[in-house]
Amino acid sequence: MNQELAKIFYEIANYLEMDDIAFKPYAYQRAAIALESMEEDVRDIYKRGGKKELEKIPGVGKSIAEKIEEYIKTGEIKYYEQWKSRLPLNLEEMTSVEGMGPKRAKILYQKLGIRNLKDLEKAAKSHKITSLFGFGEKTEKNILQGIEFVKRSKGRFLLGEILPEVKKILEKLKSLKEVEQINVAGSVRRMKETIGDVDVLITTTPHQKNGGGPKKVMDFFVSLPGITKIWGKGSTKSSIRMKQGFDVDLRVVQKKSYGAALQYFTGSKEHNIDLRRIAIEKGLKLNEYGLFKGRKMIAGWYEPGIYKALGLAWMEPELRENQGEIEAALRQTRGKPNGLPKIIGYHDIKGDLHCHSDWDGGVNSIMEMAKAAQNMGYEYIGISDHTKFLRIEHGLDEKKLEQRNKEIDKLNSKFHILHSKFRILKGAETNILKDGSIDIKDESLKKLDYVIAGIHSNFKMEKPQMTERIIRAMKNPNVDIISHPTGRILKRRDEYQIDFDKILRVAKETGTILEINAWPERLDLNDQNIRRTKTAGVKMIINTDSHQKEQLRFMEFGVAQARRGWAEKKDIINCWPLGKLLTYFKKQ
DNA sequence: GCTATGGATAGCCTAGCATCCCAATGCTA
Repeated sequence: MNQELAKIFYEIANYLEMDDIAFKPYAYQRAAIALESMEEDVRDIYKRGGKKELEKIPGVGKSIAEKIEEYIKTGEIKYYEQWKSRLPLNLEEMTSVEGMGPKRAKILYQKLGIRNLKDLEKAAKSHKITSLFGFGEKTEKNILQGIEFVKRSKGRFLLGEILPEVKKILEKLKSLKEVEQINVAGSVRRMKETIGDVDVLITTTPHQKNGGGPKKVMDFFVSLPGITKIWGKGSTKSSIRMKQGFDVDLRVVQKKSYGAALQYFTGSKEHNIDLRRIAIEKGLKLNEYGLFKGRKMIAGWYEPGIYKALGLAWMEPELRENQGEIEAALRQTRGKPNGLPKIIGYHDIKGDLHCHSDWDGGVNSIMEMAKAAQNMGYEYIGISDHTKFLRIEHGLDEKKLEQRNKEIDKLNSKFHILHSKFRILKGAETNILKDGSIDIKDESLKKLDYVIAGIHSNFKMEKPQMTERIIRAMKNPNVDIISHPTGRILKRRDEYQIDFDKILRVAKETGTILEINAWPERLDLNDQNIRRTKTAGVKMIINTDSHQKEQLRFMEFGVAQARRGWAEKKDIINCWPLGKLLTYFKKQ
């Protein structure tokens, strides 16, 4: 329920902004942010101690607590419903277009009756928007471009939104005694950055007179909480839509075909086409039921058995994109060099170096972040607060940064006294200004263990200028890491224009590390750029960009992309132990 | 509307940029 409420509060904030109301939007946003990343469900908090307990959530006071209570009790919030009926437009859809905020949305609704993307596109195409006061030709063009971008990613969901829900569904299904084997397949298993729909495969205890295994499982599946629609229900396949908007298919397959089905439904389609081609060359036939020689099934119950029978080494699902993995697997089984990569594992990470603390307006103290990192099993954490250019993020100036460093020294000595080897590193996420300079003095940077630099403004520069801008930052001897190097935001904003090969060359020269930002909307570098970076011999780091301790969990998504980009442990510097890492930073 | 403290009231949410129209506004980080 936390997510639903967070969404409502974000919308209320937007509505308030439409009416130019000061400060209240900020209050609602803060409450939404708190709810969004809280692990405990508000219903449980409410059960424990009522409204008073809700008010203990940071950013939630009397009035918002009442609204949460109202939502728990009645399933709606009157205040929100009133806003919606006063301005009945699809705000979420409208503001998903880059450059469209609540105020423009309101004007367009009032003047042209625009309620959603479709209306907006129609109006823009027939040039109705240019004529409005405050809007011009350029804005109209930008709106059309923004709509195109949103449309391209429509119907796809972020791995970060889907995976937690999928895990819950799998857990529930696993609790049934009728379920024997269970796996998610499809793009979720391949950990693709965005997901169309979810495929789950199972085998069950035998079919019986009264229906038995499959029937029980399907009955259970279509009655899961959070379902808004049942597309179909049968004994081998059922399909549902979850309230978040994505579909889940559940297939019951025969035990003897489980491996083949898992292989088939995992894909990718291109990978499978190539695999079937190899089967045909060998006089075999491969489908979702098994691998056949004539009528005889020679593999099928176990996925690795299929690859083996085709003369291939089994490979991780993240590699199955027909990007040369089949050729590599062939070389491997023939004992030739350049076999499959030994890609980084989900538990190889030893620390996270892109974390914000309450010093720059994050939620948690440095110590809270450090403890959370220890719980992740890390050896170190790096605190990289924003620097002064980003005023909205309370970026630190030279003096504040110095004070923060002292605080970290103090905390580190505490770990030392406790005979803990855990260390907090002093970092900063600095800003690469328009001309490629860094927004904070070099003397300050020298006092840090490492420096991240990233672009947070002027995204629309021409390619040569943008490339030069980043190169100049990389050439600053204090800069170690470039954060989110291409600047894309999934489903919202394209990459900025850069000559990536040129950047790789300079990164190689200067020993600059490129970040794989694990934030679910970023995943930047993406899989293909990771592969290029690895090939160029440039090191990478996987960081979460956490603004609160719960977000350290995003690491999984970053590692997944690294795996999809064929990265190995040696390519990723935060797989290294602390000593080696610090030596590397010093040498640069 | 929330938080912090002077317990009823102040302070919070800034600054650069693009666009539109040549001073102001909305959006974004």
